Amino acid sequence: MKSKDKFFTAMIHSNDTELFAAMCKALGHPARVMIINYLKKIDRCLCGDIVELLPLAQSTVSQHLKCLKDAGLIKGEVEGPKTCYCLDKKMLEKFTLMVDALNKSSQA
Amino acid sequence: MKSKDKFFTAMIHSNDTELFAAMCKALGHPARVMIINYLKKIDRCLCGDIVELLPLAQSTVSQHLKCLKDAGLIKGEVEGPKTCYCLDKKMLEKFTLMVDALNKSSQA
DNA sequence: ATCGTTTATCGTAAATATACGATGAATGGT
DNA sequence: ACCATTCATCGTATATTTACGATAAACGAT
Repeated sequence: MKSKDKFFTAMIHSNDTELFAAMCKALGHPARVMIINYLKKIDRCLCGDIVELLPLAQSTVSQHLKCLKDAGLIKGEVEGPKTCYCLDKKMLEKFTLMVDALNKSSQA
Repeated sequence: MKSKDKFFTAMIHSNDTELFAAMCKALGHPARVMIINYLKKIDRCLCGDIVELLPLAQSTVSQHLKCLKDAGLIKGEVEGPKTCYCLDKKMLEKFTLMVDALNKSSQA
């Protein structure tokens, strides 16, 4: 019987699996990790602040910010021509819980 | 002064940042998340077991396993023609600690 | 109304990731 | 020695990511 396990074949596209993978993927680039760490430190900032910080063009930074926003890890609030970014702490907490679960459930 | 912040320009390639990003990147695909979850459940398994589980070709699964192994998240032990995979729990714990740090240090 | 500032988006080139089938390497069993 | 099994790797096609410069859009200030 080579019919694959239906449970896992379905699970691979389950919401949790996809969500978790998407968040990990968003954090899977050094520049985006830096952005998260920076936001953790200063709470909120503009795109331009990050452009000053990282050796990347403005358009590239904007792209990375979009990536993090799409994954739900940060929020962006438009303020006139500027956009103020901050961490989405609920999402980060959810991510943390998911990662913790990875470790713990061996000894359930 | 548009000289970028030297600290951050260096940090983006720091060991921790790169390591963390690499681990996240490895977890940034649903199939690989499934593999980790599966290994968490059954402790150790062969490549073929995962091929049965996921709707992917053997070569693709092997590639995903290599990806996880390169990131240090799993270990592979060759046993004759077979390879027995298991989680690298120390690495997973390190990863968990890094993620936890992401959340906590706001209220230091 | 025009200008400067800030950011997102477009177009695009180069690199990387993802998937597959085919093949090769390792070994256990006959 | 030979065959079957298991897995990694190669070759390859396609898709995605990453980076940039150029441009457009949104506003605040003059």
